[in-house]
Amino acid sequence: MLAALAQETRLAIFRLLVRAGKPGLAAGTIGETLGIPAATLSFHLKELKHAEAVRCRREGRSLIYRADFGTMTDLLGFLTAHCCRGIDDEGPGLEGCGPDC
Amino acid sequence: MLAALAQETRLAIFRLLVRAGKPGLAAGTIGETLGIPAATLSFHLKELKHAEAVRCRREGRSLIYRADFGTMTDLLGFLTAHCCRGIDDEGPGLEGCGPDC
DNA sequence: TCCATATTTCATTATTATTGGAAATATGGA
DNA sequence: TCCATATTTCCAATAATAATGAAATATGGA
Repeated sequence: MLAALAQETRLAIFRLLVRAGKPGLAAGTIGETLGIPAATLSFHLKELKHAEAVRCRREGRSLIYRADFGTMTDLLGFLTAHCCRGIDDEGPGLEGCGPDC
Repeated sequence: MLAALAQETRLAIFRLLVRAGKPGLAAGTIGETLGIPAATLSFHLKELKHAEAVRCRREGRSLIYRADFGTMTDLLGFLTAHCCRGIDDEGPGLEGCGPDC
């Protein structure tokens, strides 16, 4: 899911779907709103589906996408548990470090 | 930062540094522990530094890297604020969806 | 059935990311 | 100064990702 969201276009799609909430949005609407060609949009939606960041359902001729908050919750849990132990953020300064440090 | 962590090797480096905590680890130790060639490791550490996911300080001949929890905290805040509105996770089922939905 | 709409899949190209050996740089000590 | 260690930078090769027109597929309605 990190990889899915680490891409501008996909993050924009996902955020749009978050704002759209529970009812979601048709693929076509997403494409119009964000100005993404159909084929490109389909590619990114597939990536997001594969990452389980979004779900979709069919409604007539449209496919309605919506954000999957369960997966986002899992991601937040993972980041909190494995990447964010509450260690004191302060520590030795950057003395002696080169310009890149 | 999403892009920085959305890469297996970099995520492994970051998690190792999280486990190492405040004192951090020398680049060489990271490379030995994870079995990453020096040049490859340096490339990934540079990416992590650029994303402000890690900081480093020099100690003698070694460069000691440690996780930057402030940036991780910011990321969690962003994800929570913009990607995780607490919308009811339930909703219309997947009826009528193809195998990919 | 035939057509229009909605979306996906395919194929191709362009762009960006990753890898790691070899050479260069920085540090500390004899 | 000279050497060993630690790490980075350079570079070339390879791999992965992204973009999109055109063709294919699915749906609903006349």
